[in-house]
Amino acid sequence: MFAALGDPVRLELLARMRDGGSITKLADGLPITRQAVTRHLRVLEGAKLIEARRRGRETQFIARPARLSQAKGWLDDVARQWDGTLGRLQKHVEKKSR
Amino acid sequence: MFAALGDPVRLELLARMRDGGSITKLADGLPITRQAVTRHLRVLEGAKLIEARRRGRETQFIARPARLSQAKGWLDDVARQWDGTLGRLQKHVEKKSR
DNA sequence: CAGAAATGCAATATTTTTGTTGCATTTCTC
DNA sequence: GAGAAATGCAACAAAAATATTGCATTTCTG
Repeated sequence: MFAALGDPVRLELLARMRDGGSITKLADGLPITRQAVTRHLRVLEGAKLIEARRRGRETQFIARPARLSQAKGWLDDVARQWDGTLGRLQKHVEKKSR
Repeated sequence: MFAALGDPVRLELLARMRDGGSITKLADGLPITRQAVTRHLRVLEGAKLIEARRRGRETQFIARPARLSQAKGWLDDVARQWDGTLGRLQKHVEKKSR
């Protein structure tokens, strides 16, 4: 999933995903071909970050916000792990006031 | 940065990073050579997710938690955009510098 | 129905990433 | 100072990710 997020074109696509959109529409303005965009979209779909729904001759893509939460969750896990680490390395553990 | 996170070996390294560690130590047990691990560490360093400090003959790597927060920030931005109305009120906000 | 639109499929060319091997360099330790 | 430890550097090989081109297929529209 992070691998899917790790490409500038795909990040741009996710940003444009706000309005949903067909392939042609999403690809508009990008410096790469429609087919290349299609591949990127399939990667995002594979990572379950977006979902495809064919409607007639066009394919509408919609965002899947839940996945972003999952990603954030993972980042939190690591951050928490690191918190303990840093405390230990600095030899003084600060108590978190939450 | 997401690209840096998008590799299983590097995720493993980040997890091991909790105790900090030298290259040899971090590489121990992994199915790849020490040099390969070094490259991964350099990638993580390039993404500012970790920091290297040479101490004598060994290099200690330490985590940089602040970067994770930044990543979460980006995910939040997109999530907010996806949230519809709010995002629609905003104009095109292209995030490039992160 | 004919032509345009929106895609999909597939082979191929490029570019990036990963990982290896071999050897040099710096720093400890005895 | 000699040998071991921990790395760094560089040239290559292999694998994976990207992007293109050309053509086929399905679906609208007038």
